[in-house]
Formats: sequence, C-alpha cells, structure tokens
Amino acid sequence: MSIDPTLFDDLRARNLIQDTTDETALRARLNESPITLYCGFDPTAKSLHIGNLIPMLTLRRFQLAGHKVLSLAGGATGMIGDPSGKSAERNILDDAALDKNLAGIKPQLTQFLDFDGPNPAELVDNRTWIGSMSYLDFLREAGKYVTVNQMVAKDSVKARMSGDNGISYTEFSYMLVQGYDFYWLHQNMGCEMQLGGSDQWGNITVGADLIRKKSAEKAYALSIPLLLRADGAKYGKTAGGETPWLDPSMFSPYKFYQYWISAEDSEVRKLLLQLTFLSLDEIETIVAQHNEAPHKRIGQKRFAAEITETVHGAFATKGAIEASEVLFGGSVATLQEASFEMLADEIATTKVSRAFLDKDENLVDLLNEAQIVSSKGEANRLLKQNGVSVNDTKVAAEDSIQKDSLFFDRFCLIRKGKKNVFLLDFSER
RNA sequence: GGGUCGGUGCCCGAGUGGCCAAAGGGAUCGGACUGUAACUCCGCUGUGCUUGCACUACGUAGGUUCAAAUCCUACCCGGCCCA
Repeated sequence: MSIDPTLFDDLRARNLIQDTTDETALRARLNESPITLYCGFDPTAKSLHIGNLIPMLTLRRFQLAGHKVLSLAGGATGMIGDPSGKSAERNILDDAALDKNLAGIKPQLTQFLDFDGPNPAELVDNRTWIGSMSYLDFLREAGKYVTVNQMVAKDSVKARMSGDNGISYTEFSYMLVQGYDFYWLHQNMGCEMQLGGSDQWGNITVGADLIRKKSAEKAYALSIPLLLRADGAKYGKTAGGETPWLDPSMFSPYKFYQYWISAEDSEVRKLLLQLTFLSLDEIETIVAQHNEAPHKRIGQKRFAAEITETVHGAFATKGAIEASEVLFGGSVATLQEASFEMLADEIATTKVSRAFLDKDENLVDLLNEAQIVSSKGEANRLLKQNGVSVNDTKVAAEDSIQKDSLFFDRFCLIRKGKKNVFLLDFSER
C-alpha cells in the first residue's frame, strides 16, 4: 500500500489540525512509511453523535492515505468519565449501561473505516488491557511516570479545581488511564500516534510523554479543532437540546439531513472541508456558487446530502431529500397515497385512534395523544400563538380534525412551528 | 473529625413567615420578517380541569405556625479553611 504524501497538507487545508507534536518530524514520519495511529471513543451513550464525526472521518482520511488505523472503544475509560470540557462531575455508568453503550457504539466505530482489504483497520477496547490490571500495577506502570504537578497544570483539571464543584480523584485519573492506553498500544500494536479533538490535547500528551519516558521512543499527537458553530456553541445539540445521534433509530436520517440544511452560510465551507471527502477544488466551486446566490442554499443542500450519505447511506439520503422537498417545497394536498407512506417512514408518524374523529374541538387531545406536545397546556399555548397547522392551514383550539380533513381517509399532516412536522395516521379502524 | 458557607424552576440567580407557581437574566419554544437563514422585534414557558380553583414544586425527612422557599430538628450532598 502506497502512502499519499499530500495527506498532511490536505488536513491543514481542511482545518483539521489544531496542534501537533513536532510537526516537522511528524511530516517526515508520515511520508516515510505507514504509521499506526488511534483515536478513542468513550461509550457515554448508546450511540455516537455528530461531535464524534470529525475525529472518526479524520481517521478514515488517514486510512485512505495508506496508514494503519485503530479505532478504540473506551470500555475502561468510559467507566471513569473524562473531565475535559465538563464543568461538573459525571455520574458513573453501571456495568449494564456501559455494556449496552459499547454494543451500540462498536458497529458505528467500524462503519466509517475499512476492515477488509490490504490495509484493514482494527477495533480495540481498552477494557481488554486496563480492565484486568490491578490498581497497584497501574500505579507502578503508569502513575510513577507522571507528576501530579503536570496533571494539575492541565486546563481541564485547572478549570475544575477553580470551579464550584471540584473534581473527583477518579476523573482526575482519567488522563492517566488514557495515557496508558496510548503506551499500551505503542508497545503492543506499534501505535505511534494519537488523534483526538482539541479538548483531548492534555490527555493525549500524557500518553506521548509516558511513551517517551518509559520506552525512550517517539510518539506523535495530533489534535483536531472542535466542531463549533459560528456562535461558539458546540455542534452536538440541536437548538431544542436534542442530540443529533448517528443511530438512525434515535435521530432519523430526515432529521439528520434537516439538521445540516439549517446550517449557517458562514459554516458551509468549514463543514464541507472538515466532513466531506470532496476535493478542495470542488469545495471551492460549491462555495463560490453558494455565495453568488445564498438564498438558494446550494452549500447547505450539498453538504447535508454528502454527510447524510456518509452516515446513513444513499438510500436513506434520497428519502430524506424527497421528504424535505415535499414538506418545504411542494404542496401536501397534491400528494399521492404512496408519497404519504414514504413520508410516514421519514418523519415522526403516530397512529391515532379514529375515535378522536367523532369529537369537536379534539385538537388539544390529539396533539397530546400523539405526543406532539408534552402537556395540554402547551398545546393550548401553541394554538393560541398560532403555532399549529393542520394540512398546512393554521388552526385554533376550537377547530377540530374530522374525517373529511384526512387524506386518503387516513393521513393528516400537522406542523408545530415551522420546522416540526408530524404525520397522524388514522388507518386503524 | 472541627469550623464555615451553600443546595431555589432547563441554567444562572433574587427571595429570610402571608402580597410566591416564586423577581431578573440566559436558553428553549411560538409569532412577524426571511432563504426551512442571520439580524431585529413581539409573545409564551409547572400539571390538571368546570379558567378559577385544585394539585405538585425551593436538597431529603420530620416539626413549629391559621400560614413555611423563608423558622426549628435530624439527615444527605457540595465548596472553602483547619486537623
């Protein structure tokens, strides 16, 4: 397998490099022969989310360039909780939750990398080496080589020491565990480099130092800028506080696509660069087209399509795009029954009993029943504020949905606000 | 272990016996504008219903009182200082 010598410059151009250790040496090393590198992901939930996408896809860039990549599931580190970027102590997950999360995350860790072929990636779990290690061994093997002085100096720790909540010894130890991972992978799998978000920098360098001290060998670190929105908020939450998960059963491809469609103009270029595999030239062309006519939102559409395809595949992406076009372009009234069925797969659909149809002023109950609102009070408020429409007609609390307002005697489209669309299915007799 | 300060709604934070479902700010949510933007402006934001009342809520459990977020007791949790 030959190495792509342009990798480093490409990463730079895409703004995927925040910090590196010894850039000159790293460049030389990357072009000399395939390097083994790893990036870790802790099982804090049963799915990864979009915040994990950049490191994941960067790992893929390395693999495509001919390097050997290791994807690490943090079965051990996940038990502790990384204090980086956190203002308060985290709850420790119990074993059952952890196992469940690991089971959900492992397939996602393999999804973006190639595990067959001439240069297969490997999936490792740090529980296999840390899990069985005794505390005393760990203190002797890892703890002896790192001073508390350095650890306390890390930003992630400093922030917590000066905050109101303090930091537990457990979380304080996190960086040491992660550092030992790097060392172990270096000794046992020839891993020379660790990749991570810029919030991981402190943790990563602990590992590199450990390798240097214990084995007197060189290890490299590369951190990636955190994916931030223009307003400085982290990507990884929707406006409503929902997390855009990668698991389609937790965050549908339609929602995923919509999430990116509403990205800001100023973000388009960055997103294309960091998260797609389009060439730099192609990206500049798209950005130029976009800037000529921002209202057409060429950039958002292209990016959303690319990233949705990467994460959810071509088929799901097609469905998400079609649903979006119907809901935000076309007219619902002209849809065929088959189109409704397609929509039902893409957006939130609730089966509702036809018994509701016999009542007047049934809207509040229906909204509540379909869990479009979390309380009847909220339903009333939304209706009063003109925030609900049925089949694209604004409705009030006194209105109702009756049989003759259904499409094909079964479907009814409800909008809450501008962007939240729900389909009610009255097909049960 | 001792001392001390603190724990209020999604978050920050005011409130020290009734006028408290709890000021103010942030955030979310809805509306207008628009490009399914940004900016700006407006409005809402515990639950239930018979819309005025009831219920639930100020760390937890008791108590005092006609009345408690507010006072008392015990406990739990956190910060800081001392040992």
